[in-house]
Amino acid sequence: MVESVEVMSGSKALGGARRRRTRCRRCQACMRSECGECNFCKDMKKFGGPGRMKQSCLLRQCTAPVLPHTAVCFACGEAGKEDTVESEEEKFSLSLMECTICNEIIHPSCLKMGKAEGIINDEIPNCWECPKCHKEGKTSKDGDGLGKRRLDNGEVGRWKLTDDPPPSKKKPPSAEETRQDGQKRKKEKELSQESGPKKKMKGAREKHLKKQKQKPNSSDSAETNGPNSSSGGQGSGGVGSATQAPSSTSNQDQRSHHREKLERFKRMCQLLERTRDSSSSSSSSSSSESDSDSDSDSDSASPGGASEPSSPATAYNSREREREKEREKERERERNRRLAELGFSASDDSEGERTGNEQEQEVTSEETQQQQQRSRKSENTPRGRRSAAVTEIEDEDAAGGGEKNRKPGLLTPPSPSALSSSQHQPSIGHAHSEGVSKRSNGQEVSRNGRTRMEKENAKSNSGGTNANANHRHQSNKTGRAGKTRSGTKQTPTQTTGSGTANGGNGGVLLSNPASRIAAQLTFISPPKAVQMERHLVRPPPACPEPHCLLLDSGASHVLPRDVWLRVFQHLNQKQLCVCMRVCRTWSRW
DNA sequence: AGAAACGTAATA
DNA sequence: TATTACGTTTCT
Ligand SMILES: [Zn+2]
Ligand SMILES: [Zn+2]
Ligand SMILES: [Zn+2]
Ligand SMILES: [Zn+2]
Repeated sequence: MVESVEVMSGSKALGGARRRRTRCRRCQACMRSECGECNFCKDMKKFGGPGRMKQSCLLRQCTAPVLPHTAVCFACGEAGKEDTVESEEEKFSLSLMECTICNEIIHPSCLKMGKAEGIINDEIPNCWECPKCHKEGKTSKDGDGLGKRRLDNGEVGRWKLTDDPPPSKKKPPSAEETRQDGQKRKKEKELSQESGPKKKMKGAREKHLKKQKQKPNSSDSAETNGPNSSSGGQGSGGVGSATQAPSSTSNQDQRSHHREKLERFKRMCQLLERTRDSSSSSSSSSSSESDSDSDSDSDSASPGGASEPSSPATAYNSREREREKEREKERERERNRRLAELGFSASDDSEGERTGNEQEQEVTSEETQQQQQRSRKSENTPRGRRSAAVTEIEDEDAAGGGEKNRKPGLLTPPSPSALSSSQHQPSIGHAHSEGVSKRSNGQEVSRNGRTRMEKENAKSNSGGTNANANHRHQSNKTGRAGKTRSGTKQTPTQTTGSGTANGGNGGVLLSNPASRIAAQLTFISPPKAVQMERHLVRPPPACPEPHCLLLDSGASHVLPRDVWLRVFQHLNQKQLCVCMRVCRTWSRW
């Protein structure tokens, strides 16, 4: 049952429809043509492949997937009406928002509870964690406990781009020839045996029964709702049903799925960033894989808070928004470029598309770099969410302030994500040094997902296309610019230690990177796509860069910032990337 | 875990 | 109806 999560809920609730997101058609990725070289392209019939994968070109992964036009509000049954109003707040209230946890699509204005409690994912249009879910405490993570993972790092090993050769190559589907008799999964069956209808059954429901996970959840209930009344209902029906059950059971599942989705996105971003870098040094020893981490969790949440009334307090800031958009665009461009570099040919050959815009940008000034870093960071990281409430009007407090503060903090993910890969592992324990807060909040943010790309990219790199990909790339961009990559995520917290920990060695810096981070990001805005308009944006906390490196012990490292900076100047990009992961301070510097 | 394959939603 | 491709399922 569960599985069908979408289905289920859909069916029950909405009419059955699954709401799969579709490409925005406006982002750069959507506008470009197929590369013809990635695995998916090769699989396409148009490129002579078998067509079994049915996936879009890696270079065409939409950066801002939108809800289908047919999507309607779970409560009132109507479509998004953001176009009918001018202010941001109204737009938000009238737009359809899809919850990544329960998957409901609803107008914030149709919720009875305050919309302020929703956490908007600004990476994906019309995507948030609805107030209901939040109230229930499900934060994204799931609580399920069950299962799946936490966001952690995703990929564990792999990616060593430079150093290692890929394990096995991928197999390029070359289609016909490739397959000889050997493979036919389904097809064979059908053909041989049954014959019947191949696809489409609408009922999709048959399938399922899969696993049942269930969580004991508690709640969920209630949701639905509504305000609606009036009209509508429509379709969705049943919604009314009121009852919703979807909740319980399916929610979790849904949640998980969604989570994965988002996660994938995140990973993709990471890959992009890292692609190339890393490695560097060392490798070597160590290894222990590990990972692990953390989690934290707990979240806690918010119990109660809020309540009903809504107040949108959302503060939107248009100026910021605009800026974000710009950044976003840039980001996108970079992304594409990077992808291309990864191996996909885009840059090199074929295709002629991308005109100049996309490729040029290199910035080198320090400042710029920093900024970019930030942005990038956000990309990889789970960034995306912000609480709608930012400001929250509701003051309640009650529970305390803690809560309030918390929300905004949501962003912080515990995730370890990132780095991970093989080489880095810190040995550090963490302590906090900077400001820190690690909080565990459990939220992971993992949601964003775009997924496939990442993976695929990887693949490609490793194998296929790539043979050269790894190395080749022109030195220029990559190499220097530094900008390019680096990414990585941020460093949130504390972990300063690295240097320290080991004692000093000069080499240290490079060699041991740190581990992850966990923590807090400041959020930055992400940029995303063209279409997202609503969201509130909140200003990043700005804190000044520290002038010295705080050690875990609380003392400052003997080397002051400027000295470190000089050291950094002698490092190459990869090395710098590694350093950036060591601790937040280094990253900022 | 990752990759491949599939069912079928969304669109054209 | 045809095509693209999302999200899940199944296989490795
Ligand atoms: Zn392609
Ligand atoms: Zn797009
Ligand atoms: Zn509505
Ligand atoms: Zn929800």
